[in-house]
This record gives sequence, structure tokens and C-alpha cells, in this order.
Amino acid sequence: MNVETPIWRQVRAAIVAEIAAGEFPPGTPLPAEKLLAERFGCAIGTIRRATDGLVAEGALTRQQGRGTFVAGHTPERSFRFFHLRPADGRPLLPDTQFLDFARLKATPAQARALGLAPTAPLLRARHLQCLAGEPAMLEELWLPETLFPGLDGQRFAGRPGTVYDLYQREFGLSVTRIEEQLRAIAAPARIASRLGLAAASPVLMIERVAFAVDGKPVELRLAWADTTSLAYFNSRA
Amino acid sequence: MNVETPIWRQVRAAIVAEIAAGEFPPGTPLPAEKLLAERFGCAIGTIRRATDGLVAEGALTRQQGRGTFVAGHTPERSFRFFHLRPADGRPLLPDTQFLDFARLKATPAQARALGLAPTAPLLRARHLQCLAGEPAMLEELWLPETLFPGLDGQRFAGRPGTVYDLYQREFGLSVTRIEEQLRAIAAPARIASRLGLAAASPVLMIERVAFAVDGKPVELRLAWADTTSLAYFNSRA
DNA sequence: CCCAATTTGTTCGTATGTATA
DNA sequence: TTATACATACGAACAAATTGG
Repeated sequence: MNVETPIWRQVRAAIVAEIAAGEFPPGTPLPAEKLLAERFGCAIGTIRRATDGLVAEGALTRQQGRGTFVAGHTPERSFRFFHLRPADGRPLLPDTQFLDFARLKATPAQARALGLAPTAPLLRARHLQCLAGEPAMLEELWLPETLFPGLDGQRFAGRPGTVYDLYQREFGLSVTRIEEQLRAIAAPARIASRLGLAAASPVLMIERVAFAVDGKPVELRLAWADTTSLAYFNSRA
Repeated sequence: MNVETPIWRQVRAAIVAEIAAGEFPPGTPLPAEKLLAERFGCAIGTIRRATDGLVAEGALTRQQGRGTFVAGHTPERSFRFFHLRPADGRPLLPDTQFLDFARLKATPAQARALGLAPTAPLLRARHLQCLAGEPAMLEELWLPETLFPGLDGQRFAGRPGTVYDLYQREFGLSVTRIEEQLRAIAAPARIASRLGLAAASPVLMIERVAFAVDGKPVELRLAWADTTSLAYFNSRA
């Protein structure tokens, strides 16, 4: 009479909920598999089944002999979502130049993308990503103010690590999935000049929505990339 | 004393090899897990572990009560690699207009991308992908002649299903993974006119290498997409 | 229509190997 | 060395879906 959801899914959901609730800050180990099995009243294999997906997504990392850890948004981890590389495919860490920070109202399209009420208050941060010292991509980050209480330009620009690391450490929002739309457009004048391009040069425009472990959208990001000597790398199995 | 590769990896490799050798044509069921366990002298769980990855990649499909099948390249399956959609994200099957077919020599860059000797003979097919009746993307397919013996324009254009279905049915090459590079460029005159665009309009250029189950590169594909009312959709966990 | 055989899906428990502290 | 934790592997049982009689 088991038409219910499998135990491993229930366990997975429970663990995700605990992580999303901030019970295990990034870098801390989950209870050992044996303990989890006891706590949830199931077999160790079921615990593994439940965590396998999280490990594959990068939300957890397992280390033989040490434990299972909630993945922090180290540069390498965030890098999973950074697709811009030189033509040879060699991964290159970008460095970021902060531009400005503002508080605005959502447009209908933005509200829809983030699942918010129309004209909900948003925070907007803009910065420039540089690769090998050259301006590579201009980015606009749009954040629901309710999810990022008290965030301002100082705290944003003064963060130590990556943007997603900030979301996770300070607001308990762990980005694990993104959805992107890519288009080729003629660069608007303001953007072209920031990238050191002639006006109306073709640029790669990226529209991203980032989701937290629990599936909630937490960020809308618009980006304009100069792909004359770089490319957006994607690989699918 | 087990420093060797795990059994499940060996089993996986063996199954992949058999599929690549054409022992199980697409659509046919693999031997039941119990049989495979006996044949390989291991437990059923180990068989499942071995096939889990193939299922995730879409090379196999499991159906409770029926069996485990070698996935054919149905339109839906090939669709996993088709990323162009209207802005609303609604998936839309393209239809294809054949343009031409030729036999040429590889450029150094093409040979490198396909892992071939310089100036190896290549087959080139060109076609136009249309979405909702409108020209959406121009594609150039470059194929190593040695992998596609006897392929010509007639057989290419006259195929019943998708391109990848042709590769699999007639040449035993099952595409399971692709790597892509995306760039925004100004459309060359010939391409712009095919897409019904003004010369030098921004288009999304896609460079793809497709790999078979066994990891061998089998196709180099260049594509130019009109993204004025379409977008390239990508999602990563 | 029901029944039985087959096949995958889920879950359990256990044992051993290997890496870490 | 010892204890802990994950990695691999085995075997068993039952559930659920499918198929064919």
C-alpha cells in the first residue's frame, strides 16, 4: 500500500529544508550517515540515495573518511556557473569591479521572472567582470529586497568572496541551480563603451534566474559579454 | 587489496562497449538485471550502479515491469540537445530544410576539434532549421568520412528521423554528450540572407562537438541562430 | 477479468575496504 | 593504533508496473 513518495525523497526534502533553514552553515559536516539513518529510522543506503542528487548538484560534497559537507560557495563552486572562457577552453577566474548599487521597483517582467508581486522592491547591483585584465562582461544583479534585508552597496562591494558566497553566508540562500537565456544583440551605447567596443557591436546577452536549494528564485541577472576573444562554454550529457 | 577500478565501473565500461559495438540496436532491451548480474558475476545492485549513469545521460531508459532499453534517437531524445526556443520557453520542435552536401578536406582547426589527422576527409551537410515556419538557424555539419562510410546527400536528406537517429541507426554512433561554444557575431552576408536578416545583424554562433557513448567525437557542427524572437536556453544544477 | 511470470523500484541489513583524524 | 566515516559490494525481500495466458 505504498503509493506515497519514496522514503529517500522524503529524507532528501528534509535535509534540503534543514540546509535552507541554515541549520548547517556552509562548510559544516552533516551528521554521519549512520546517525542520519538512525534519526530518520531508515537504512544507510536510503540516506545515500537521498544525498546522491545533492552531491551531484554540488550542494553537498562527500569525502571518504571525513564526512559529508554542506558546500560553501568557494570560487571553484561558483565557477560552475561561470561559462565565459578564452577560445582554448582553459578556465580562468574573473575578477570583479564594482560599479554601483541601487534600490528600485520591479518591472512586470522582472517580477514575473522572480515570482514576485508586480512593482515589488528590488536591489540592483552592477559590476564588471574582467578576464586576464580585460573587460569581459557587464552584469546587472536584481535581488528581491525581502530576501536580502539590510543589503547595501557597502556590504555588497566589501564582501570577501564571490557573490553567491555572500548570499549564502549572510542570507542563508544557497544557489544550486540556474536557468539562462542567451541572445546575440547589438550593444547599447552605454554597454559598448563599458566593454571598450564600438557602438552596436554584437554582444552576447545572458538573462539568468538563480534558484536556491529549496527551488526559490533568488536572483535575476542580466549580462552583456564581449565574445570577440571569449566564448560561452556549455556541455551537456 | 582492492586498488583496482570498482566493479561497477568495469561493468559500465563493458555495457558501453557492447552498445557502441551495436550489439543492442536502439530500442532493444538490455538483458534483465538478474541476467546481467549472473553474466558479470556480481550483485544486482552493482548492475544498477553501473547503469545509473547511462540512464541519467539518456543513453538508457528504464521502465518498471518492462526492462532497460537502449535509447533510440527519437525527436524527444535529440531535443535534449536543441536549445533554441521562443522567449516564453515553450519547447517547439524544429523542422529542417536540407540545403546541400559535399566532401571536403578538414582545416587544421576542424581536425583538432574532431581529433583527426590534419586534412582528413570530411563530409559537410548544410540545412536550415525552422521554428513555427520561420527560418531560425543555419547549420553546417562536419563529419569524419571514416566514421560515416557511404553517406551521401541522398541518404542524408532522405532519412526518416533526426540527424542523430541516422548516425545511430546506420552507423552505430549514439551521441550522448555535446560541448558547445557560443559567441555573438555580425552575420556574414550569405548567412544573414538565409535567415532573412540585414547584413551584419547580430547572430548567435554556436560551435558544437558531439561525442558518442564511448567518448569519441563524431560531429563538428557550426550554427548561426537568429535570436531576435528566439533564445538559447540553458539550465544547470 | 483475473492470474502468474517477469522486470524494475524501493528498502533493508551486513560485510569489507579505504581514507582521515 | 584506534576510531570514525565514506566507498563498494553482496544478498534478500517486497512493491509496483507490464505482459501474456
